[in-house]
Amino acid sequence: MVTMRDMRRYRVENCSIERTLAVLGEKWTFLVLREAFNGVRRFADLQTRTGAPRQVLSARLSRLVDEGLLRKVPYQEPGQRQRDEYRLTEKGLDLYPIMIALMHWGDRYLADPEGPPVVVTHRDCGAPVALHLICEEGHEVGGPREATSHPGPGARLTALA
Amino acid sequence: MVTMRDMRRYRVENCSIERTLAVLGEKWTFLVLREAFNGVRRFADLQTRTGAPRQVLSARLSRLVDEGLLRKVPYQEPGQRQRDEYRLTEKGLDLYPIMIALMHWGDRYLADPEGPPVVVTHRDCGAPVALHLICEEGHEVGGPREATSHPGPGARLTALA
DNA sequence: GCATCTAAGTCTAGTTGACAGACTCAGATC
DNA sequence: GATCTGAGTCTGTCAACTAGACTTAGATGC
Repeated sequence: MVTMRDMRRYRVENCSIERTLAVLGEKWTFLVLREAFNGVRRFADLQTRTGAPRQVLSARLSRLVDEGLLRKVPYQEPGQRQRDEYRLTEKGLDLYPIMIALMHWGDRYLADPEGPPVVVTHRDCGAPVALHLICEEGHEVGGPREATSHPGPGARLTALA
Repeated sequence: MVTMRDMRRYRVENCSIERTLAVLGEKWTFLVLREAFNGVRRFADLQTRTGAPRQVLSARLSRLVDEGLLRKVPYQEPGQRQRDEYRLTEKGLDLYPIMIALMHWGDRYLADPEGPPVVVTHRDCGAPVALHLICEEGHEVGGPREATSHPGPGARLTALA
């Protein structure tokens, strides 16, 4: 059984993290997604709230639509022409754990002394939520020291000298 | 009680996600951290495995040390001079849920048909691990539709028109 | 038809960061 | 001093970001 420490002799050519980063791996995209999770859908609102330059925002929205994380939905204000707003797809919604993880790390290490600026709660009972790493046997896994990485079924490895 | 949908009238000025992204929000930093979690510590290995240009890598390592996510630890190979390697601090290790979340989203939506290239398991029992969003009452929270965001104790909000 | 409106882009020149490749540095060793 | 080796640093080119200005496309009214 090759463990990841042994895997220092190999490089994973099809790393999922790297593929995710190819879609997400820069600030403006994350901020757009943050606002999408906030229910913000329109260009001008996204632009105001993220602070992204309009060209950057346009490019990111286009990319996120192409990648299937956002979809365009036509809307029309009275007296105006039809326009599109942007909504999260299921694929986009599944980014939620990433957003929560980013927020909670920031809450812990970078927030002001008064505490977190935003609290996420369970809608049904009102209790604050947290991410837990749990194995299929139901054990709580406390962190990387209690976890082990192995090549998976799709592993494509390149040997290093 | 102001909910996040009401909070579309406000912008959070001290957003934790945004602060996290100021440290992390680009590809090379994430890839360096990925390798740090893999136990890779030395400049040349980090450079080979991430593919980062050396100048980029040097700048990222320096930044991550300044931000307290990595620390330098001196080492010396026989016949060579003393050098530094880079290890994760506790603050850096706490990024683990982010890395797992990125990996699992990529596994689901971007991996090859054969399946994930890397499987993370619980060290003690060998079962695969997954992130779960759980509230303090112990309920499983399935996703954003079952969660609500509120201003927290540190909230600094700016009204929008 | 023309003018006006408004939100969603697109354009442009300057700035900043990434990039490839070459080069330098700093101790240990002979 | 010469050689070695790993960890950077340097440089000119290219790509992306940025601020600000401008354009576009339908609806509406005259």
